[in-house]
Amino acid sequence: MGPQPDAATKAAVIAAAERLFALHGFGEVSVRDITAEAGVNLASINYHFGSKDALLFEIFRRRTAELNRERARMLHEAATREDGRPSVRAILTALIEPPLRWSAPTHDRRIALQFIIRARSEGTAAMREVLRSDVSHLRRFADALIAARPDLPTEEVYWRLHFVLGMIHNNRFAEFDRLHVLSDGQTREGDAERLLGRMVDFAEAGFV
Amino acid sequence: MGPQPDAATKAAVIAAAERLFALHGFGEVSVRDITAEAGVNLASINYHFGSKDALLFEIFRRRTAELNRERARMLHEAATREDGRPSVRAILTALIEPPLRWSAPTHDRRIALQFIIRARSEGTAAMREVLRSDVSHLRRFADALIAARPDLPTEEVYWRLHFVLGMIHNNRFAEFDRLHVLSDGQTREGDAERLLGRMVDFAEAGFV
DNA sequence: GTCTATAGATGGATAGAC
DNA sequence: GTCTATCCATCTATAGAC
Repeated sequence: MGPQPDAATKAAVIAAAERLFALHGFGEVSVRDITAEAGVNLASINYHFGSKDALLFEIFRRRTAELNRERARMLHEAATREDGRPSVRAILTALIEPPLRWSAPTHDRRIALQFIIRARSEGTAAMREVLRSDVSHLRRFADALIAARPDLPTEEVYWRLHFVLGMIHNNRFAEFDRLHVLSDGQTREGDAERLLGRMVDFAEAGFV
Repeated sequence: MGPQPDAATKAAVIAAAERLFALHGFGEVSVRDITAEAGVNLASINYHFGSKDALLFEIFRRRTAELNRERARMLHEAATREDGRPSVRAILTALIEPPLRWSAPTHDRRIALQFIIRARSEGTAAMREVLRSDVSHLRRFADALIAARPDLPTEEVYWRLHFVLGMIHNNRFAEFDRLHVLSDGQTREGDAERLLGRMVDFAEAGFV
């Protein structure tokens, strides 16, 4: 195979890296693993992205932007639909539905979501700093919840939002697996639609 | 300093390792970092524990056993107190209170809990296998919840337990930090007592 | 833009003296 | 049981030919 066009190699690297990182963790996957999986040259990651960490960050940046966009759009639609004052349920749905749709077995972003979840605990210093300091995206959800429940102390709303985020971040393959063992096969990760309903119900109940 | 007794060196290594792993992640901390922090010889980890992974697993084993014991004791006490049929609130409290007490700023197991949380996402293959297959500890809690809510489909109970566990596992330093930024300083991690009440309230509401 | 070869650094583990 | 010295594997990153 001769020289590939820029875009094809970059895309192959990104796809392979996202998959390997999501499945095995950031620290366990080497540049060699990625380039081998992608079928490209070992040096291409440094050529196209600068470094392994920069590649990781690029994937992180793309996927979080994508997810945040979907969430923001749903929140905006809810606000439009409900006269600028969306209900708690609508707000929580906008927060929970996008990642849960990505999680569905047939969805092409199933792996991407696992990557994002991993980034929260295993991310590079750059990722951690973005996660810590850039809360502009969550700000809209917090404000919407505060507006929906003006009777609650705002501090209380923040903590409950924290709990809901915890529910979302716990949707890792390993945790689904564990639950599957515990329930002796009764819980099936596959039924994303019903899981979405369950999560929103549970989260909404906590806000009453 | 001459040869130390066995126990002192092992204890120093365990304390240093737990702290560094909890704060910086398993993959970011080397055997050299640990022995330097503990003030012991580089070779002592391999001598006393066999390998870095074996040391990690030993800490993991000790701390999870300790946490599980506290939880089991609280569940048992609740069962005794409530005629063998503890309420949902008592069960959830037994699950949530121990890790939350450990999290208190003054508690000496504050760091240990962060280690345990990290083990869930960054653990070695041995840890992952234990987490996946050894669900005997959770079994008691699942059974108690099913007995407390016989009207609910058991599948539903398992999912709600999964949600509660997600709330618990999200109590990382980094997440507290992020929430603190988002709430502009309104949420203070320090108030473990009130946080416990908030979490139990939220979780219990999801079971109604 | 791709490739090979290799520099340069780090880390886990161990041999062998004490 | 502790220590030093070192082996050896692995990894990221880069130089330089094509």
